[in-house]
Amino acid sequence: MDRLKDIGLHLLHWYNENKRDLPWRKTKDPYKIWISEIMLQQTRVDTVIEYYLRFLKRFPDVFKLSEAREEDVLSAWKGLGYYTRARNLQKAADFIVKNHGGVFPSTFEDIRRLPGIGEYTAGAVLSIAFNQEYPAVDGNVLRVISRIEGLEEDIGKEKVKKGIGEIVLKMMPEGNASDFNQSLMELGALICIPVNPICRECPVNGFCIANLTERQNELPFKIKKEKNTEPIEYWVAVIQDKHHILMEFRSRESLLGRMWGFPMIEKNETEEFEKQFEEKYGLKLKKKSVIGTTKHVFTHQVWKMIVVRCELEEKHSFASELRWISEEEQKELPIPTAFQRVFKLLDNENGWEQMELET
DNA sequence: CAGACGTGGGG
DNA sequence: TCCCCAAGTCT
Repeated sequence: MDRLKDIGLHLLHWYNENKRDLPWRKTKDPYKIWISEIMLQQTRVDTVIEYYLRFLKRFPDVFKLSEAREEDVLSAWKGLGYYTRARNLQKAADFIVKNHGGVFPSTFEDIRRLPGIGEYTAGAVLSIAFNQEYPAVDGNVLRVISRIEGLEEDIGKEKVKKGIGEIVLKMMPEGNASDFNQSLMELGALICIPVNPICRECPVNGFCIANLTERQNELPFKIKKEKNTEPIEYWVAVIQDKHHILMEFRSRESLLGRMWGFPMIEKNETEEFEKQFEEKYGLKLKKKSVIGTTKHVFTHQVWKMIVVRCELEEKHSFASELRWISEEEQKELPIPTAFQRVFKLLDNENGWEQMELET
């Protein structure tokens, strides 16, 4: 008897009985599987579902995606985060159209070469869409296999990931790469969850070293990263005329680069508000009132945004990355969540006024 | 290899 | 409120 193969069979059977009904499980179209896999990177299933459906309606195949304006792709992505994913998606679509005649490649090497596709995603697309026997080692799989095998090594190490991939291949029931890989991830999502896994309901609890030795909360071993930095404080300028608001197309190098935000400068003890806005944007501003503050937490930094209503001093020209934006445009443009928060503040402000009128 | 890169949900 | 995380990739 082969322990690893036994485990594989149990997982596959469990998956067939317990898998969730997710939109990307209704298709084998590699294009759609690919879109789902990219969206699911570091992102929750519940969040992805609506984006996935909307994205495919808008870009139903690789040609449509390839032809689209980058701004429209980003707009479909806004709020999902990690916006490089959206740009790479389009670059890859372009490449597939130009070099593969629009047919999604079906070898590991060709898929792995596409921008935005790493070791995990290549294995996922190849196994899920083409049922080829490659491992797809994501965070779930690292956790599930570490626990089953009682692995003590740091799962952040490339060597460990490779080793876990090999174990996955040994478990994989013949001819079932697609369902088996998904079964590992599904188990990790539903049962073998990071904290307090539900071992009682696990189909392989009898095989699982972590469960048998009651170490399910100690595994997998992961080196903790440094966390919460001090917030960086910004002055954020809200400059409105009758029906427009002045927004900035952010520079390529900046965080949230090549998307739309508000003119803003880092709060600085030595330099004045007015001087900084003039130097950076050519904007002559008069500070009117503080609308409020809002915080946005990124993985690696925190913004504290002090939102200030400003008036333009006089008619003058300003930096070309600034543009008057109408309300309709506001809905279409790729404006990330960090700046949607500012609109929220403005809405609240109006809401307060209305409440005051009513009472 | 470590750090950049978003966001929202749950304990 | 705070902290951790979730189907990673690129540099």
